[in-house]
Amino acid sequence: MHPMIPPTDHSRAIFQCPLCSSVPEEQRDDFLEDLRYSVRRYEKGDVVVTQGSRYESLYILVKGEVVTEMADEKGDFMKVEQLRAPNPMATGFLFSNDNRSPVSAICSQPSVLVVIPRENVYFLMRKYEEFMMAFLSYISNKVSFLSEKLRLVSLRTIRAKLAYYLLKESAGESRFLLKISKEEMARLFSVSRPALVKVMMEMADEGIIGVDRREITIQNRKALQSMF
Amino acid sequence: MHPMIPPTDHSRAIFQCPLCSSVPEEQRDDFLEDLRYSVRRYEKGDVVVTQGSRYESLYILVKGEVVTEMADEKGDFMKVEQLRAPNPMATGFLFSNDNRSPVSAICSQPSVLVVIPRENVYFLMRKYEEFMMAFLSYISNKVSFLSEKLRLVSLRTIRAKLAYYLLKESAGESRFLLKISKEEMARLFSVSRPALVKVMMEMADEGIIGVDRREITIQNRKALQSMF
DNA sequence: TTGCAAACGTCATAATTATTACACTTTTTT
DNA sequence: AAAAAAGTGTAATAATTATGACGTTTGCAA
Repeated sequence: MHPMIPPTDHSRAIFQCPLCSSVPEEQRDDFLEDLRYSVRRYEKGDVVVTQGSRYESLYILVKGEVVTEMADEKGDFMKVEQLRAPNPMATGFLFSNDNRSPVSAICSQPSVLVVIPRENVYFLMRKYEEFMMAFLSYISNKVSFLSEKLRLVSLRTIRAKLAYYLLKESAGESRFLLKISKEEMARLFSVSRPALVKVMMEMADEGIIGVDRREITIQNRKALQSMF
Repeated sequence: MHPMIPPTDHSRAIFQCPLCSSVPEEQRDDFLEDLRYSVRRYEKGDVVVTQGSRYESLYILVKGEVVTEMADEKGDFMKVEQLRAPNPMATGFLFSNDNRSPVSAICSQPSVLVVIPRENVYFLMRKYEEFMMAFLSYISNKVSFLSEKLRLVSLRTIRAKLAYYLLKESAGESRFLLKISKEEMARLFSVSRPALVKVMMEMADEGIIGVDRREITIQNRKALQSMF
């Protein structure tokens, strides 16, 4: 089902993922020597991790694509996230006290995963400083990202969310392009698209911003700043 | 302002914080030998970290209390979090790519902090495996916590949030006590308290749950499960 | 070029939630 | 024991948002 495959096959591929790319060229052979791993291949639709099961290993997706879904307990599924190779999976859970996965991970493409036992990860982190630092950065960045998103979603009104988001995205510029569609924005904010557009147009009517499809002009930065 | 203080003073106190408590007794003297740190004392109202400044060190609060606030850019402040000794501060940001603090940290009590440079933290993690593991757990737990909270807040209606929250809190039991007040619940959900109570009472009227102040009885688990 | 799908802006109506205020109970402080 | 504070349940009204639908524009593929 999940046959062991000679090191030459996929182990080198892990150096393309952001966790391992930090390991210097000259240490990579040593790193591979110290690496204990198995390679697993999945077809489209195969289940990699079941909701509720425990993470005892680090999973690195070296090829393919995985989506994580949450069962609604009533049978329906909700897509949570999409992950493309090369990337590590669920780094946040491998070391947490309750390391049961809150989601199921399912391949949306034929995929290849490199699986490294937790103990081996500890070992590698202690021996390869760059690996440890990359790992810490990776998890820390996730904390930052989640904190940011949480702050956004926690704002009560669409107006506040929108003001906060636009100020962030503007990066100080007075004219910029939205990176995502209004539909995606609405999903990001957890609100409906018509409601989002309505609020946006209200702000435009008030002369606070200019809206032309993806192009946003900030006309009154102070007003935006006072909205959250 | 922040005088160096002999090791005997507060360095031992760090072993009470969850990051360092994992270091075995017999290694603690060595650990202190390897530790590079300074001790800072603050009065009530003193600012420990300014919004926007960079984290270059690990801060461990060994005595007192710190609140983090976010400036609303219009001058007002919003309380974000409260932190009591003994605990580490902002572990999520020390290692992230953008390590600027999104909040200001201000002492609400006279406090003592042990400050450890990032480089020294790296060194300690590599030398003391338990410390490294504790650190990883700490950050990972934060990821889990934030993910959880994000999922909760992202649910659209109060009904959905409440159902989700009650199922989590019930832990399978049909009768349990809420750990926080309705007011705190409302804040956690980012909704108003009357609205929360109203929805709660509606669910009680429908015979799905029983509510008597903090005491909750789950009468129809399936109905709750189908609400989000 | 045409045709099509996605994204966009808009609207009326229904549903949900916020706001503000009040009475009551429980817990804590004095 | 009395007073103060915190927590609880309720209600009317206002504000916000969701829903579902529609026509238009844009970008892309055939």
